[in-house]
Amino acid sequence: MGSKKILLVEDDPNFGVVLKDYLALNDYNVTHAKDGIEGLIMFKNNDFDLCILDVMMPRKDGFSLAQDIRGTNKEIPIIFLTAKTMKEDVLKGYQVGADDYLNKPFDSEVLLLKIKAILQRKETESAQDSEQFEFAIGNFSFNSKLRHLSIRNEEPQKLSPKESKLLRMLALYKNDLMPRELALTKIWRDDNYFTSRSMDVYIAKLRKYLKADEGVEILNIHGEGFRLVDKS
Amino acid sequence: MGSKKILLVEDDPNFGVVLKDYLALNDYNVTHAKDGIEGLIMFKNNDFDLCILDVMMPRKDGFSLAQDIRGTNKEIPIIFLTAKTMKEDVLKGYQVGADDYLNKPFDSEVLLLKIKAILQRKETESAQDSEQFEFAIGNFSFNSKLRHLSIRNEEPQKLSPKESKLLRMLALYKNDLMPRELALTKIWRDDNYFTSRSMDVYIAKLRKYLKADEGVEILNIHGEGFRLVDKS
DNA sequence: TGTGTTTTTAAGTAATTTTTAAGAAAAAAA
DNA sequence: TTTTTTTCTTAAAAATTACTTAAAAACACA
Repeated sequence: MGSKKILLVEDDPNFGVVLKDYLALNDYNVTHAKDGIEGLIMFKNNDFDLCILDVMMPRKDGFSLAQDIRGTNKEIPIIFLTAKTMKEDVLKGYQVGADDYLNKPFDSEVLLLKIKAILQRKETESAQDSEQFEFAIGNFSFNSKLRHLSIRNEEPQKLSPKESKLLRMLALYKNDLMPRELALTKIWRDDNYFTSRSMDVYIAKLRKYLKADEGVEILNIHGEGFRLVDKS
Repeated sequence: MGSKKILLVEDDPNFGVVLKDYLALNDYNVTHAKDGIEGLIMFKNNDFDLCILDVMMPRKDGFSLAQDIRGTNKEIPIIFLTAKTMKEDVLKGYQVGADDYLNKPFDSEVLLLKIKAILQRKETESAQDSEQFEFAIGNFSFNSKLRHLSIRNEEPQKLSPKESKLLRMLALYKNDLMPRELALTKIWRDDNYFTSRSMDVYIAKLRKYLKADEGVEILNIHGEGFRLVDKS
């Protein structure tokens, strides 16, 4: 499947180089940035599978960098390297959405295992998502393969292909923002004025179907996208 | 087709009973074991279709039980119930061959959907490239080798080779989507405009034959394929 | 070779799905 | 506030896909 790309941000030059070589030796494609600022630039110019961030760094610390990274990518796994057992660090790390953390000095074997575990988990998770076709949305159950939106024992509402794809994408992001651009590029294969208008029409159609349950609605987040909220 | 048998292994007595009743209410035949040891004994003395295992249990935890279960049956679907954020659990679960996992507390609707999806997947999977040639479709019995579609004691309707192959494929995917493309590539060996028109003609022929039973019909899923529904 | 069976092609119709359009409403920016 | 941008709603036009029937072509077999 091609070796995974890792962004390593570590200001200690000696340690950084050793760690990079060690990971490279284990078949990872590692890019090494020497501080947070450089790390952010590299992150934006590449497509990484995982980030390893030192917490204590000059110019921009690991947490601040993590926040910026999350700004562009909510999915990418992040591992923090913290000094000693800084409880606060750990806590703060999880708030930013750390997938794991390691106290320096750490066992390099353990780091390898954690990397492997996290990457594998992400893979099965995303595979899961890409195959899921049954959803619970309020009182509805929705089957995106049969394109049926059913409520209780009533006759299911049939959906058109695009209606179904769009609702599925909203359901995958249930209660969270589903970016407009994502649906347009994935479902309409193009993001322009007309496809965007077309999508609006489909949102209107879905809203009509979903009226049958008060606790379910599609909210617009101006300029960003839509949010399927399910209060149940 | 008779209700599916589920083995539920959960040590929390309150939660276990509630969950058992909920599943029973949804037409599953549930057996409830109170720990891993009891679960294994019950598993060996019965013939279940699916297992739902709590991970954290006294005497024998869910993973250990899963390993023992896999020792006797490599096919049976297993769903794990894990405590909230135990990411390691998830990973370990997949290593043992989990079909899915749910974090407690979970949405019971979601559990139902997952059970349904997993059981259905197993069914179609095993049906897939099977040598099966006898099918029950509503009041019909269909033998794809003899190309006979019979109802009651009446003289069987003889089918042409293509009619028989197509009906067999629909029957393998009974009540589920049979993708147009699949039939075209497997039966017609080519997927183009003309083979697609040809297939339409065959669908029309099959529909005529199947009219003899009201509870059976071939529905079109626009742009996707056909679904042989059997309400009986 | 002829005959019955099976399969493909054709053509017109029907149904479904998607896009486009245009005015009104709402939200954000100036 | 006024202006600009984005979203909502409805309806009609355009495009795609499916259905029906029948005739032509291909095939199988005596």
